[in-house]
Amino acid sequence: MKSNVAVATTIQERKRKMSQQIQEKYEESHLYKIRHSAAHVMAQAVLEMFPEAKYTIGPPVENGFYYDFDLPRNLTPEDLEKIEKRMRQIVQGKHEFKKTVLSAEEAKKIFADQPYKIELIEGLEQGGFDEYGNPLKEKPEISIYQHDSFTDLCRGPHVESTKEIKPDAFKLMNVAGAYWRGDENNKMLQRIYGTAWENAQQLKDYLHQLEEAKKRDHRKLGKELEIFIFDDEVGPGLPLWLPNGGIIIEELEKLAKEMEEKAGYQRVRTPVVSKEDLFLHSGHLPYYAESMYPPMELEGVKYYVKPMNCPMHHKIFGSKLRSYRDLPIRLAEYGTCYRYEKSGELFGLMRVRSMQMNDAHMYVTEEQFEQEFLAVIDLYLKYFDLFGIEKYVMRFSKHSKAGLGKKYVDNERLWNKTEEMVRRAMINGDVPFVEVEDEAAFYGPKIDVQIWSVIGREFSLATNQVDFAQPARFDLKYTNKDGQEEMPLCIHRAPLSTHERMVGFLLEHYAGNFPVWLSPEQVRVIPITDGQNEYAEKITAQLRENGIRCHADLSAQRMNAKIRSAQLMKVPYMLVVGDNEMKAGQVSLRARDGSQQNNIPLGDFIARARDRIARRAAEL
RNA sequence: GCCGACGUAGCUCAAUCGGCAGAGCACCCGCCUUGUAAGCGGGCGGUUACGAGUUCGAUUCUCGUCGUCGGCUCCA
Repeated sequence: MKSNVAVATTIQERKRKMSQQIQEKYEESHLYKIRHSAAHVMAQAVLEMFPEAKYTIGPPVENGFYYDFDLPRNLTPEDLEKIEKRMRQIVQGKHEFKKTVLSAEEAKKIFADQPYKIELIEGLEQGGFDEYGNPLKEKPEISIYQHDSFTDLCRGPHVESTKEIKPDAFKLMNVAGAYWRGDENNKMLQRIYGTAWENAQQLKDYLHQLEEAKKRDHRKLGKELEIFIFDDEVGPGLPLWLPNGGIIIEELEKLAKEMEEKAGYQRVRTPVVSKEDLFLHSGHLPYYAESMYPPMELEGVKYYVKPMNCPMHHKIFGSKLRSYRDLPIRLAEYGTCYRYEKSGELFGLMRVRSMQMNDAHMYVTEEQFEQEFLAVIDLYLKYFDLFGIEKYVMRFSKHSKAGLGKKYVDNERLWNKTEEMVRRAMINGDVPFVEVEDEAAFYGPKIDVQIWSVIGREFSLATNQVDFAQPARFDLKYTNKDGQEEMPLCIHRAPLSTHERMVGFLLEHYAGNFPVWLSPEQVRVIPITDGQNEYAEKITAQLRENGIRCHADLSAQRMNAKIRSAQLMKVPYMLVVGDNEMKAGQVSLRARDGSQQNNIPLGDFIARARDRIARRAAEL
C-alpha cells in the first residue's frame, strides 16, 4: 500500500493523457466553440420555424453538435434542409455572442415559458445538477448567451460572432429520438445532429471519412466476404455463420485453447438450458430476467436458456470438496448463451441475441486475487498485441449507491472492498484505466475494454469481472491451511469477447484483410489456361497437405477475372500458374497487396505460408 | 422497448404524375486458350417484405404486421 501513492500519480497522469486531456483540450478548442455556437444558431432557426417549440440542451459532441427539442410535430428531412438554409443566412449576419451572468430569479423570468430551461435553472440553483442531470460539486454561476434574436441558458464558451461559423463548413446530419435527460421514463424529444468544422475542406474530409468508414462496416464486409447472414425466419440477432465465418471462429478457438492451456485453465462443457432453480439460486432472475428469453415449461418444470455460463461453472466448482492447494481453479468454456436484447438494441454482429463467449471463471483466495486478476489483464494485452489493437480504453466499472438492491446485489461493504482490490491490482500492475460509476455487473465490479466500431459506436469488447455475490449464493468454499472453510472469490473473464462481437470487430479492424492465419481462404491457385488445371489441382492438394486452406479457380474465365475475384474476396495469396511455372514446378505469387514474386519454387512458397500461419504473423 | 427513415431478382440499384416491373453483377449453357483487378454471345431469375384498404387500375396513396438502418435507452 505504501508505494501506491507514487504509482497512483503516474496512473493519473497516464489516465489524463488517455482521455481527460483530450477532453479538456477539446473543450478549450476553437472547434468546440464553433460547434457549440452552431447549435445555438440551429436552435434559433428551429424556434423561428416553430415559435411554440420548447428547447432543452444542445452541446458539442465528437465531430459536431446536437440540440434536443420538444416540437408540435415530427421533423421531416425537408425541414432539415430549411433549417440548414436558414442557419446559413443567420451566420452571415455576423451576430455577436454576448454573455450575461444573472440570478436564478432573473433567468426564470426570461425562460418563463420554457419548462425544460426552468428545470435546468432549478438544478443549477440548488447547486445540484448540470444539464445532463449529473451531480455538481459546486454551485455554478448562471449565465445566458445571446446572439441575434436568440437567447439560451448556457455556460459557454462561444465564438465571438457567428461569422466564425462558416456557411459551407457545417451540415445537419439527421433527426433522432432522445429521452429528456437520457431517461427512458421521460418524454422523447427530437434531436437534430449536425457536424461543423473550421472550413469547407475539413467538412469535406469528414464526410469522405464517413463514406470510407461505411466501406469497412462489418455488416457490409460480412456479406461481401460471406462470413455470416441473418435470416428473417431464424430471427433478429441470431446470426448464421457461413463456412468462411466458421473458419475464423475455429481459428479463434484454437488460439484461445492454446493460450488458456498454457495459463493453466481446464476446459468444461455445460448445457444451454437449465431449470429455473439454477437462475433463482444464482440471482440472475431477480436482476437479469429482462434480458433473458422467457422460460419454457415442461411437465410442470420451468426451463431457461442460459444468458451466462457462470452458474453452471459454479456448480462444477461446488461439485466436490476443494482444498486451498487446488486454487486457483480456472474453468473455461466457449459457452453459447442467449440474451433477449431489446429489438432496437441489435446491431449487426456487435449486438446479438445468441453468442458464444470466450468465457472462464477462476476461483481464487483473496491473496491470489491480485496476481490472478493481473494475469488476465496480461492475457488481454497479449491478444491485443497479436491483433494490433491499439485504440481501446480500460474502464473500471463500479456500482452506484442508488442502485444497491436494484441493479446491484445489496452488500455495500463487499462492493467497496472488491472495488478497492481491483483498483489496487490495476495500479500495482501499472495498467492505465478510467473509473466509471454505475456500470458494474450486478454481482461485482469489472474492467471492461472499450473499443469503437468503425461508425463510431462504443462497445465493451473484453471483460474482466469480480464476483463476490455468486460464490456466497452457491455456498462455494474451500478448506484452508487451518482446516477451516473459506469462500473463494470468483473472476469472470472474456478477453476474446464473444465470437460475434470479436469477428465483427476484427472485420472492421482489418477492413476484411485478415492476416493469413485468420483468412478463410489463404491461397487461391489461378491457372492461366485450362492447360494448367491439372497442375493447379496438384498444387492445391499439396498445400492442403501442408495445412494451408486453398482453392483452385478452374472456371472458364480469363486470368484477369480470376485475379479480380480473388482480390475482391481478399485472399492473401494468389498463385498464378502458366506453362512456364508448370514445366519448372514453380508458382508465381501475387499477394493481396498487389506485390508480385514470379517463378518461385513451390516449396519456398509453402515454407513462407507455413511460417506466417504458425507465427500468426500480421505480414503477408 | 421508444422516435424517425427505409424495404423492388441471390447482390448492387432503376422504374416520370397511380397505367404491361428494368439494368449490371452473380448463376446456367456455349464460344474464346488467355500472363497479374471484369473476353464475347445466349439463357434462367419477381406474389415489388407480409396483410388489409382506397381506386377502373397500386412498386407508387392509407393503415397494420415483420425486418433493416440512424439515434435514445441498454450491453459481451
